[in-house]
Amino acid sequence: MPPEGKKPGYHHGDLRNALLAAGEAELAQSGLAGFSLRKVAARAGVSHSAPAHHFGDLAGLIDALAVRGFDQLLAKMQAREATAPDDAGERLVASGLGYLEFAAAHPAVFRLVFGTPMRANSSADLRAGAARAYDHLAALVASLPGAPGADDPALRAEVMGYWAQAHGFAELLLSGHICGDAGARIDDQARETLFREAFSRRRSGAATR
Amino acid sequence: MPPEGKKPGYHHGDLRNALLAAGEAELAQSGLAGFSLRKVAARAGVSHSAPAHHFGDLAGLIDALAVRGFDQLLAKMQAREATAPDDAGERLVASGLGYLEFAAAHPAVFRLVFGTPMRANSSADLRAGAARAYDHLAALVASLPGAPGADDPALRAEVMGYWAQAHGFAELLLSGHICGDAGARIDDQARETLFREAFSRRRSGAATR
DNA sequence: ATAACATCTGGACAGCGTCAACATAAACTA
DNA sequence: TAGTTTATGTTGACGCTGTCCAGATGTTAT
Repeated sequence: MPPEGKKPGYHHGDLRNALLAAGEAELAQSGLAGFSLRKVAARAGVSHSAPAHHFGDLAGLIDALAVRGFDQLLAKMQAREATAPDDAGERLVASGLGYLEFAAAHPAVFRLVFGTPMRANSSADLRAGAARAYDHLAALVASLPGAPGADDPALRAEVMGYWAQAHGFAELLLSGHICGDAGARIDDQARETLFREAFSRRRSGAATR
Repeated sequence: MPPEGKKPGYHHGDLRNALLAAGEAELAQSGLAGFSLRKVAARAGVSHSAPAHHFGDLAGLIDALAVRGFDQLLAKMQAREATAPDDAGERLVASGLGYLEFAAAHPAVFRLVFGTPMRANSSADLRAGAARAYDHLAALVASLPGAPGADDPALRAEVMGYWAQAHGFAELLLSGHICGDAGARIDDQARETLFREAFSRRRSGAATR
């Protein structure tokens, strides 16, 4: 059995990771529209059906890219949180801004991550990635003053509300439905102001509950 | 020149509308994944390249379906509003529930509508459809007590906040990320409760501002 | 009647995902 | 060490896809 994709020594050495990197490069350059297994293989310098041995089929590659995308999304949220002042509310807002930042920086990956519905047939890896992201957000929300406790079922509703708020902004941004007065693309500053207001709106609603 | 797709009299009579109907049927039955121009043509009983004369290419058909999708979405919102009590806040919540209802009932159409980014190269019809939906929501939000006036630039931020909240729920629902405790698909009742709470949360936040 | 036009068909082409047969390199076994 | 099994990658084929092009057919205008 191979050392599970670490050091070289095989035909290619680490084709699995090379294909994932090629896939991300392809997504970044050409978007999700013309995404093709053959192009990814060509970019990695292997034959058109080499990926099959590592991912089974196209859905398998997409699934693996979605797993990585979830982790990258979570990382961006955490990176942005690290720059926030030491306040639960500020950290939550920063996390949401990281969410938007990732969606704007990697639109194709973002759409790919949420394009494949999480169903029972989704890979365990993908479900684990989604769970990691959810758990992180849930911990953030639970740390808000006056928030439901970690084992309170009301926490789930609370978390989904914040998630939906951030996710909706991200999707509408990518769909081009959030724009300035003249219909031009919104800039980063305006995007942040808009989002910050919406999030604190929710927060003050929770406080007066 | 033909009477622009009304009464029969041509080879097929009203192929454009027939193709749109076939497209929607195809989306409803097989989803967005294997959607194909040739299948739509076959379903309408014409040759594989007949659609080109009405929509140019695949993107043209998708664009036209998105225009109809926007109108259907708006219609669902309005239908749901009509069942609400005569109160601005209740109408807004009902509108959002209509939004979710449409997404759940026609997931493929919903994803198609928001999958094609609104850009400068989008058809005028599509932008007009989006504007109709936005204007309707904006009127609803403006009618809330204490809301910014119709010409106040702050109204735009307010509207986008509500839209993002509803849209995020819809997308997360379709992505399978909103589920019950056991991970099972959430039922209609629970979905409504969740959404109603999130929306009124935003409302009370606005009131205490 | 004749011309111009809109509409639809059928064939061709390259690119796609997937499959099966084969080749090669590594790892295991005896 | 020698032989076998497994993992990895290549090649060629298949049917399906979107798009283009040449032609056929029906409608409208002159």
